[in-house]
Amino acid sequence: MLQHEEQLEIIKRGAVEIIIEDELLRKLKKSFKEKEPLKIKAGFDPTAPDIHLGHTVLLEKMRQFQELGHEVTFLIGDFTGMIGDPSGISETRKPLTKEEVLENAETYKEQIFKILAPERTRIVFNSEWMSDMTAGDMIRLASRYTVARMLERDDFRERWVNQNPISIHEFLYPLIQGYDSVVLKADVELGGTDQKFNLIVGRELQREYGQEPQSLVIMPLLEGLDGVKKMSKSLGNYIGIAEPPKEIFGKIMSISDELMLRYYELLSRISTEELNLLKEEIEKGKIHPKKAKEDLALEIVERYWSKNESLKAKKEFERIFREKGLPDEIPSVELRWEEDEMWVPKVMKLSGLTTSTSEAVRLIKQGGVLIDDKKYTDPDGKLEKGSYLFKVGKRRFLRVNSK
RNA sequence: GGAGAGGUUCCCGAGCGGUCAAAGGGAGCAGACUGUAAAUCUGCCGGUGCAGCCUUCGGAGGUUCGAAUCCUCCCCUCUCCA
Repeated sequence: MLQHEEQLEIIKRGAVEIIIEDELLRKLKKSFKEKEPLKIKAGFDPTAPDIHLGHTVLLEKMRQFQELGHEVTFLIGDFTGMIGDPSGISETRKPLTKEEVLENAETYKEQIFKILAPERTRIVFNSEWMSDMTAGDMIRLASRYTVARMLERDDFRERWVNQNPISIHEFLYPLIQGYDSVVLKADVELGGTDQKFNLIVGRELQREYGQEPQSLVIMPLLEGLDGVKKMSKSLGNYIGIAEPPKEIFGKIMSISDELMLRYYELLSRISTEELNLLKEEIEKGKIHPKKAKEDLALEIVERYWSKNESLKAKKEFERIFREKGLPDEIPSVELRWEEDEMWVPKVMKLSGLTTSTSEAVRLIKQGGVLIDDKKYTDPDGKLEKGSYLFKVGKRRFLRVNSK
């Protein structure tokens, strides 16, 4: 086990804020002295079992704690999931059934153990204790916090100011999450910046229940592919860890240089010293940013697949984009020709390349369509029966066979 | 319970009887440039073989030659008062 100061250094990497640093250091010191691991808690939403790199920022931090010898609890917020969280502002999320929750939990396990050590990870559901709570218990819990304090939360205040709805039960979420920390007697809780408020509520509640408040390690929300908004499935700017190697590779290559450094800091397992050196060399022009990005892409793909797959993904990437070649596997569809000749936009729509013939017409006019490697520019054109290779934009390939 | 404001295309937001498939911005898509970078620039951005027609402006009716725009009822949100 490392000395507490060294541990703190590792823990601090990438973190936005530690609440409270001295307090955490003291806990680490005590843990080191008494050889008693700290209880680390991190909660996850059961509605999103498709883990993307954004989630892994937290998971990587959990992994670091594991490597430092601490005890990590992966909490699945199934209780809240079963109620249905409306915080999506406009849409009310539909509540999950018990079965769905369990199913999602299985999916979670498969994915998180690509990062965490299974034998050292405890998985718990907050329904284990929450479903035994009575209405009376709930009210007592709710009485420990005020509305004014709830409105301190950015998310709430913002919605309040913008005159967007806030449902009463949303106020219960921070309380429940905080109560989870009480039950687990957490020493440290990890969470994203969006969770800061909830995490703090946990501290206050623990104090109310006579426990030492948990320390907080607050991690940034990883920006998605656009480099601005947080990575999320609903925004479509995410890289899922279960995605095929070439997808992960390609998506990483498409991010900006600036974002790449951020991904390095939060996702790469290279040491902080190596990272600083890398930054320096990129700045001096000794290392081409593209090379650095490739290395990152290789590292990430290897983590979720294998060394071999990552190399394959790289090769394919180069073939398609540098040499403008074709991918290994091109999906194909069989399509029935209604007549001897079919209008090209219609072919594109029916084969699923576009959602409408209008879109296809536009793409053709814009020069975004290649058929059999030749730019196709006639929006009125027709094709006879046969086999054609369509390339739409840079990334969409499809072979269409008539039948 | 009372008074007021509002619900517009993926999102924000203008429109307030015909000139509205609906300004502007964002997102997205395509092209140019490149490192498939990013940034930038250009174009596109409801459907339909398309100077036409069809569907869309919270929902249902109505007024009118004509409605996103006016009226009625309903649903939803916000603000203030209780």
